[in-house]
Amino acid sequence: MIQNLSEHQREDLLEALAQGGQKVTPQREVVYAVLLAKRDHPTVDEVFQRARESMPGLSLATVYNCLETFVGCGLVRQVNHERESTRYCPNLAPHAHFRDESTGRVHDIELPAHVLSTLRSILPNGFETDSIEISFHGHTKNSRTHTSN
Amino acid sequence: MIQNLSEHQREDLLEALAQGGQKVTPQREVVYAVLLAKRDHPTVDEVFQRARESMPGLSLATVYNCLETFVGCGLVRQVNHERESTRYCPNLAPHAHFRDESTGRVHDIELPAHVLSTLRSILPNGFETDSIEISFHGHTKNSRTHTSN
DNA sequence: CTGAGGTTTTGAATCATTCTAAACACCCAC
DNA sequence: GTGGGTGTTTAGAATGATTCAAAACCTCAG
Ligand SMILES: [Mn+2]
Ligand SMILES: [Mn+2]
Ligand SMILES: [Zn+2]
Ligand SMILES: [Zn+2]
Repeated sequence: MIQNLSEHQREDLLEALAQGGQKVTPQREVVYAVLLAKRDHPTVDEVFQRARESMPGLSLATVYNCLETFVGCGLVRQVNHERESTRYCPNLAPHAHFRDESTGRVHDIELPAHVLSTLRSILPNGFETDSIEISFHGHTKNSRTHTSN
Repeated sequence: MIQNLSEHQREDLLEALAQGGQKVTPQREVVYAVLLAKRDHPTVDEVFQRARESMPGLSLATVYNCLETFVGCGLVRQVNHERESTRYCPNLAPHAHFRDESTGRVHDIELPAHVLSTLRSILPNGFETDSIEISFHGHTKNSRTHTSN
């Protein structure tokens, strides 16, 4: 069962939505809470399953709608890996993703500022970036129990 | 109309396929030739259209099959951008991709070895990478006519 | 010849995502 | 309070890239 949003989190949600003239709704609260509760980069369907436990009437279409809205207002990032279902991530700090091919899990990898600028530096003149996506793909050696949240 | 493969290119194809007990076929030659002819990261459908000009009976499924085979034997890379159709790239040198959101074009960005190692260095212990994908997304300022091939 | 194995072809199936249209909810003006 | 207007949610249909299944094809070794 999903925890309610903290005052602070609700504030973030409100603020992010407000700048596009959009409102906080019970559905959006639940979906956002699901993302914050377990930062394991769930798919739309996983978000749907988890959210339904708190709000049984919730529809899949609404989960799609909410997530799209969040991405639109910069509250959440989309994470794509090859041709798999899109996953969602509420971590706003600059980071890369590591996809463990044996477990299927996706881990956040912190991205230091100097790495980002090194990356930008490889672009020839005339290329103006608005986003960079970095994804690693591999295995994790044991010891990596890493219970993310 | 697609040029035939050069001796050298045919050799690469033969060799790559051989290591998996697979053979050169007319369809595979045409599909590979299409990729080499215009390195603009075509989608399956674009490859299909272009290949059909040289080989009218060719089927879409075969194009899927050939491309999967090439990816399997490391002759070609798959390029994914967000949720769009998969694109294919015969450039085997380490490189990143830049997706120009106004034209939809995908450009290769050379990836110096030191950048690659900087990237690898951000992985915590226990993470073993077998591939890294880097994609930029943005616009290109004019002057960038850059007729790739 | 003949059979085995890999390849190609067609058409159907899958499945994540998007679209459509109708029901809702909330807010403001009257 | 009543009637709209506007954004939101819902169920279900539609889409579209990709995958699958099965039959026809080829090639080559025996
Ligand atoms: Mn691998
Ligand atoms: Mn953009
Ligand atoms: Zn993340
Ligand atoms: Zn490329």
